[in-house]
Amino acid sequence: MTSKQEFIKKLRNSNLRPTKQRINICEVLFNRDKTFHFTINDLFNLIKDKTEEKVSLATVYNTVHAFHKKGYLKEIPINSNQTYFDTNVTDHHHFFDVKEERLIDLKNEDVGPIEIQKSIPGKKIKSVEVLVKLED
Amino acid sequence: MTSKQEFIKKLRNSNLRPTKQRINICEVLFNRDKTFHFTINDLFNLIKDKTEEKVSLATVYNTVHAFHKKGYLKEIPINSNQTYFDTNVTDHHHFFDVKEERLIDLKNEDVGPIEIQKSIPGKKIKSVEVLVKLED
DNA sequence: ATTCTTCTTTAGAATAATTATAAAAAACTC
DNA sequence: GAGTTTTTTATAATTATTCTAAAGAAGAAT
Repeated sequence: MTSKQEFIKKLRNSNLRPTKQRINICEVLFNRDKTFHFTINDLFNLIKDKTEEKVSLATVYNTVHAFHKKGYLKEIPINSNQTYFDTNVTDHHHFFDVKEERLIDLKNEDVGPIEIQKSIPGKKIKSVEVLVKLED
Repeated sequence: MTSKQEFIKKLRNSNLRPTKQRINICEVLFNRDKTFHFTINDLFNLIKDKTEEKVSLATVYNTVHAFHKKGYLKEIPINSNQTYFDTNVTDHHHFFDVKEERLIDLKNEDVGPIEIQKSIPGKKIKSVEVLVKLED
């Protein structure tokens, strides 16, 4: 199965028609070995470099949001001027090198189980994420 | 010792002259029993309500940033369109109710110790923060 | 294949948070 | 009080993100 078929499946699952532009976005997003941390701007620039045709910024935003909603991308909670996303959607944590503005994955084993001993009536836990900020 | 003296000390420590506006900001920020989670906009509106004189938005930004730099305020890492701050600068964690956009403190005992089993050469850990997102 | 309908793309405008600017005002020093 | 430095403030500039509406592409029906 070619990766293109995978991309089309992902797009269809996200209620998006498989267009040229969206498949190009998928190439840059998902055609990699390692997990990929990015901002919309990173992604936009990579697409400009790697592919022939242009994709508009609006399309990148739309597609990333649809993938995020569907669970093919994860949003990483850090305070930065830009929003970071991650292609690794499994439950895991991050280092954030503040100086270099760089994100590094932390495996669950690297952090150990986190037990939340408090609960809020009427609410349930959606996610538990650890952010470890690094300095020199 | 009046709280005003405390405010002046905090301002001086942050390399800020104690002006009327800054003391008003301090009143709203630090003159409370419980920890206070806020965005710049929250703070700006509260100042408008609680105090007679106006304080400009730019002054609120400047003062909050100086306090943050000095360690009198903590920035809370969540993905939101606005940046959240916390007057509780001790090491602690948060619930974030995504629907209501509300932050709730988690004591360290509510989470337990977090051991980071991985390290990055040349870098040391600055902070470890847990964000627990809540849904209905 | 052709037509028709619905979704997409796109450039540019609109919005919103934050930062920068520069002149008037207040704080500090002597 | 005179002179110097820092602040305040309104406003402009910047930046990330969202919105818009017209032109184009995809899918369905014939």
